[in-house]
Amino acid sequence: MWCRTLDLDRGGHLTASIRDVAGRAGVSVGTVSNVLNRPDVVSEATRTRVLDAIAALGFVRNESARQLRAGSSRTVGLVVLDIANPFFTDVARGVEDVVNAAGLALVLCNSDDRPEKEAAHLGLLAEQRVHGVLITPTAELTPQLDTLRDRGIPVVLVDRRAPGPDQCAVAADDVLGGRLAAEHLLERGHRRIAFVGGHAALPQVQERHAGVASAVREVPDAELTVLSPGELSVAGGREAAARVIGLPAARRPTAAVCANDLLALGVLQEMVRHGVRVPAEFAIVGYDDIDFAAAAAVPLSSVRKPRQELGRRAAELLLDEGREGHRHEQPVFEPVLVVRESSMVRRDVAADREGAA
Amino acid sequence: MWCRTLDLDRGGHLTASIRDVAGRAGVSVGTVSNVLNRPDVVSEATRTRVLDAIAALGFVRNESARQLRAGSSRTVGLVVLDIANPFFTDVARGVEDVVNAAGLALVLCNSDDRPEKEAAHLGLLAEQRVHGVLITPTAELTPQLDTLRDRGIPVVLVDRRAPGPDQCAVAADDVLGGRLAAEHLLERGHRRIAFVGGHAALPQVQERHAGVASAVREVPDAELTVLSPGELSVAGGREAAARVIGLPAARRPTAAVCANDLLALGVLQEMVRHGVRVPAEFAIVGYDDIDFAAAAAVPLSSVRKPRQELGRRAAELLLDEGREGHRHEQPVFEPVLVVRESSMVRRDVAADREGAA
DNA sequence: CACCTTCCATGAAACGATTCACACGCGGTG
DNA sequence: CACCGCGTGTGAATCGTTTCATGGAAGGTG
Repeated sequence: MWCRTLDLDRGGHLTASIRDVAGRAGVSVGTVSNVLNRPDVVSEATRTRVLDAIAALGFVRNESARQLRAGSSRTVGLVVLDIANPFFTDVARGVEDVVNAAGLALVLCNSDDRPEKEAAHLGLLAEQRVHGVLITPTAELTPQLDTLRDRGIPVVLVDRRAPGPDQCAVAADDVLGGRLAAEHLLERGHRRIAFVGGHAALPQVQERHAGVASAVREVPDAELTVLSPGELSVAGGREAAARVIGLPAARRPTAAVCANDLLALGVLQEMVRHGVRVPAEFAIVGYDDIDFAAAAAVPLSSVRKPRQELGRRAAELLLDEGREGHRHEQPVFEPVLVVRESSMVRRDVAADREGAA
Repeated sequence: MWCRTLDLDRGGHLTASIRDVAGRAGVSVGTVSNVLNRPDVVSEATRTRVLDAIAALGFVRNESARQLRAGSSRTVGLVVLDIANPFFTDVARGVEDVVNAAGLALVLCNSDDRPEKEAAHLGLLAEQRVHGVLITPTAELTPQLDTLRDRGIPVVLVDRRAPGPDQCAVAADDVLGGRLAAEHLLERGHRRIAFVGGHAALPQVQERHAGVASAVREVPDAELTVLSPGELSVAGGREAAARVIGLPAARRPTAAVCANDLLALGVLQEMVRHGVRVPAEFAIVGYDDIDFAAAAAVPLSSVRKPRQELGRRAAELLLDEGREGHRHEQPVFEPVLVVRESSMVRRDVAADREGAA
């Protein structure tokens, strides 16, 4: 009978290996492995004997060893631009559902929209030989992504269009989204419209801007003011709103389309703080339709993207990349405008009130 | 000279190992490892030769192999109750700062306040032999945590008091927090106060409740109504507010302390929707002071906890557990009440208005 | 009885990095 | 000249799991 005293690791703690289990159950390590991975090829009797030993020793499979052998890990990486933005946590939840169902784990990484942090995270994921990477990249598409693909690690872009047909990407039609938001405001009679963008290099922002701009161009007497605060956050929105308020009344926009809901919430907050009534004196449309948009005390109109679905679809494509005969897909979701109170008032009505005040 | 053609993995992709590097540089594997881990013991000449080979082959260290040898991974797990709650993403950011600075990676897991998911995540983290686990546990403290500790994996509780002195935990004084919120409302003249709790089993909720209750008891004519919606979310808040509105005017509370800001935002939203003015007719105090609390158009009063600091401190304690002579600590942060518009009006004034309406 | 399946279990060979005892060469010292 | 020490480099052993060729026993068939 095989016999060895249980190893104690550095700290003096018990760590049973598959060999300890085998010893205790009186079988070979191969058999223990079989119990773990293909229980059907092991006879009932030995199986229970092994399972008992596992329970008795508190054995836990060493994933590193398993991965080393398998060549790739049972983990998927998701790199997002801003983990504090509920849009991305919703995406993450969608990813998690699919990935967990496939028996994989999710490593959530936050790049903070900074290429260095992005690069560091991708490096770690590469070292971990992750099963795949989902990423909403910073403005520039780093060549690291191609390197990952060359190494056989599938990469799927999330909320970003692919530069070519040789990869998977899940995106939303942001030009359309921008257009929907702008047309809505134009229909309500607004003629001076602001686009609150921030960090102009991000394609998502550029596309939303393009959609807004093209809708505004189609209305002869309409004009567009572009604001680019430092970051795509609530603070950025406040900053932009303060600048709007500082404009001379004749040139001041009467409505804004914001590149995301955080910006929109910031704008809303600053307007209210300065006694500007929303939507009566200033209408706001956000983007993404995060839950907090509806929860704001002046509920925000917003361009809704299927946040969880975006994550789910991206994860499904990622898993499919491993399969034989995979064909790259680049689904584009159509956004929908959700109208709430923050843009409910017609501009002509608003103008009347303004005149009365 | 050592010679082998580069391996192609299953998919036909290049994957250089340390042996390939050694072969290309004309040195032994041990030397390559030394270049990677203790560059100082290798002579300038060989070092550059090896580094060139690494660059030429696009070699990336295989973390699994490294971990297998080392016995534990360079990863820390963080398990939170609700990744959609910005409180936890802020905590995560604090953790990330410390953990990254120490050269470790963070795996963020979401238990959704469900013990099964929590257990599954802890299982995976154990298999990965993570360096440590930070967790805001569900109501019951699962024995799995002790098992992890027995295996030598340090565990630190986050936003939760430890049941005994033999572990680290980072918490906030939630009884005090509840008391601060209630006293504030009582001072403003409110006498019928609601506590919006939800999932009563969570100690955090119980403590906040206890604080509120004890403050209310100290004022002779004050009374407390407890509401427990299904979940600690915006939807839960709306549910609770609807119930408040349904109460007969004589018994209806004039203010609420909510167990977190999501609930508070939901209450706010529902009140506004029903034309109840906040704070004139109904005052609200939230808990956690997430960024969205200040960003709400009726900015929310809230009990502030140092969210990032909580995460940072927890991560520091976790890293310290590995060191010789570590002593368990259980710091408790003092929360601070941040008064904003949602609770700004004195009740006597509010009563006047009500009478006038 | 010989032969063939079927069913189970075995044990050695990977996987890739780290570590450590050892060896080599060279300059300095007694 | 013998010896020592120092600076470098070597290569085998090791971590724990999976896989696969092999072997043996039991049962069925001609």
